[in-house]
Amino acid sequence: MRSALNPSPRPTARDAIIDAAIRLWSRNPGATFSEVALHAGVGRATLHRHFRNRDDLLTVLAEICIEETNEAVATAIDRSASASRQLQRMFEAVIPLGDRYSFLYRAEIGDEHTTAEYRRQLDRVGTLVGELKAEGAVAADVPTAWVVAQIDQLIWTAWNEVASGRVAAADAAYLATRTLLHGLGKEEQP
Amino acid sequence: MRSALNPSPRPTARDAIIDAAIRLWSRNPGATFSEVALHAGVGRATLHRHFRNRDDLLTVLAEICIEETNEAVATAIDRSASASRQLQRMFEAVIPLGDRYSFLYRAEIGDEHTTAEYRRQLDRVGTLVGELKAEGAVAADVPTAWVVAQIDQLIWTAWNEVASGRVAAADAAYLATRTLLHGLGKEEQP
DNA sequence: TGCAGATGATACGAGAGTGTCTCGTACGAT
DNA sequence: ATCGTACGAGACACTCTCGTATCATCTGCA
Repeated sequence: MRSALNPSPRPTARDAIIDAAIRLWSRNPGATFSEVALHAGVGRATLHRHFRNRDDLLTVLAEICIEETNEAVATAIDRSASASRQLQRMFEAVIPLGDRYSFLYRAEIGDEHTTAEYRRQLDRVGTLVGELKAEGAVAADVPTAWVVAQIDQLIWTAWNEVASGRVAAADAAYLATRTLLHGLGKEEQP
Repeated sequence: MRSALNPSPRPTARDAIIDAAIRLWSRNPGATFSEVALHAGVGRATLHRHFRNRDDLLTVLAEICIEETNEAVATAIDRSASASRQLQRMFEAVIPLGDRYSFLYRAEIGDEHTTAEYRRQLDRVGTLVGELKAEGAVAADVPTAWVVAQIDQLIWTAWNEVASGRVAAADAAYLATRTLLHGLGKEEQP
């Protein structure tokens, strides 16, 4: 369970808590602090030693999520590719993360820094949308806010459909891209 | 506050409660039973006289929502029109209801009858998707579940974008229909 | 006038969740 | 061996919410 060598300052309990919280809250967003401690194999007091509040823990999880998402996107994106290609790669990278972070979608994060970071993510998506428009992949007359909202929704919807088994995982990113760029109308030869 | 003539069996308190609950929970889904009573201008005891539980009240609201949605759709839909035209009219009818019932989207309704009714609504959407496919407005190779999920999401996303002022109310239904059927790619002459 | 039903105000107890504190223990470094 | 740190376990008080019970009041109606 534990790696012997760990360069980071505090290795064990904190990580176990974070892991348990993600697992547990993914299934039951209302789960108690005590339950989190239980699933982490940790005393409730210890949990409070690491995270003052439920909000505190939630905020840390949100930050981890944002960071992990940023990394996934950065790895997947190839700046030399077309914007629409980048879009699909972004979907491919991010949709699977829904499994871990779906509960954050409904959580209300009060922390300023976190919401600011989230806003920056959306801004970056907005930039991508701008490139899509410049490239002619997205019509210029559609409000950018609408496109961004669609991309955001598509990520969660795609993950949700995959998670419930109604859509194959391999198809999800393609369907999302297609839905956004071409809609679901009858395909003319692409 | 109270209208003198009221044909329905129980006119005043119950309606005030329902109204207050919708208003309040739309803004704050975690609002307390006491707060609902307060905003309804009603004693907390009275609230309990009309609705045993929070769940009880929530279930009633969900049923009202479903009923209201069904009515709106039934009024808007014109069976002689094309399926894609019906789709847009459905969007037009349902998106504004988001204002009142957005909180239900995140609520967990346990009641069997209500969830069954909700499922029937989704089934009806599924039927519409079938017609869209038959009509050639939607490609046959796209999973119906995916299309239904998209329609469901589009309703909430559209309402949300309108509510936050990022998209004009008049454009919402059009954008939703266009997004679903044609995507947001550059328009070929329609 | 007098009755019945609905209501408001209030109090009460139960239960859940939370935050804090203490105590004894295990482990590693010095 | 000793010290410091992190830990588990448990106790405790506090708050919040809920569901119920009680009682006085108000209203409409006979």
